[in-house]
Amino acid sequence: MLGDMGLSIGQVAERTGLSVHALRYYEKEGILAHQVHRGPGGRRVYTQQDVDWLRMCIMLRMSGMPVPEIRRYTDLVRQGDGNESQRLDILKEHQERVQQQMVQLQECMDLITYKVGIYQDYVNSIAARAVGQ
Amino acid sequence: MLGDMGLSIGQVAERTGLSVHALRYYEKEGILAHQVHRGPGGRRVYTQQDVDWLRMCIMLRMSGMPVPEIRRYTDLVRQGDGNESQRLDILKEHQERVQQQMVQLQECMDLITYKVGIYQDYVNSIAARAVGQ
DNA sequence: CTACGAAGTAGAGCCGACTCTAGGTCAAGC
DNA sequence: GCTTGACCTAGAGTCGGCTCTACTTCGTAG
Repeated sequence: MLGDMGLSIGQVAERTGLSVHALRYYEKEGILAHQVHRGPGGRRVYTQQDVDWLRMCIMLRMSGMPVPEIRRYTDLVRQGDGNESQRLDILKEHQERVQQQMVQLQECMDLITYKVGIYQDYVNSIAARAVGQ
Repeated sequence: MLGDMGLSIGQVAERTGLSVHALRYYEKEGILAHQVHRGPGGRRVYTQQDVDWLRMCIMLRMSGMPVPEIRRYTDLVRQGDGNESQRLDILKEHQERVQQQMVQLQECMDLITYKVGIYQDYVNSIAARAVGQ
């Protein structure tokens, strides 16, 4: 147990759903907004802000943002004030891609739903016939 | 040029957007509903049905169905009548996953839109201040 | 004092879905 | 008769995002 401000890598893994491996990987890839502090024995000590940041990264990953682009964004945040319009550009671009993804997914969904309907009707009709006999 | 019923692999690639490599790969993985006919010199001859089937496979892939599961579905279709309820199960299961995917994606979208809004306001306020001076 | 569990590092391995290479066949055009 | 281009096969290579291995170091519990 670390102080209530400090979380071990295992605790962060629990809280985020990432594996400890993934957490070390993310750090190596530079997608933590602030350098992780080290405690006794060289162990990582995470803050609640780190967890919050990671949760946002998880959202970006889930929606298909590649790790290198998350790093670009993270770098901007790390550099501090003055580059907000660049951060905005990255987010808007990603927003656009997610929008397209949702449209595509909806098209797939429509086709699948159409086919499910057809098969459902057919299977129902077979069942009805069996009952009728 | 083959007869109007026969398409070369290159023509199918054009029509589906898949690469010729991908088409051969899909065939090897057994996700073509009917065996591709071979023309002179051992060349593949596709029909319009093959193209239609491929387009559906593309939808399934786009929505995240793994190749092995597409093969399971394809196998059922190839086996012919009598297994419609199994096909329905696969489709319904996939439909469920796509639905979840869409919900997740919407959550990501909400977060991104929220952040875009904040950054947009901020960037606008900076711009307004610059104009004001 | 020994064993355990959780952490550390560096780097290898894995998985899915293609993509590409090497080497060959064949028909049409110059 | 030679080149070109589209096709063939078998199998190797790539890429992204982890995941796992090997080995070490701690701190605590039995």
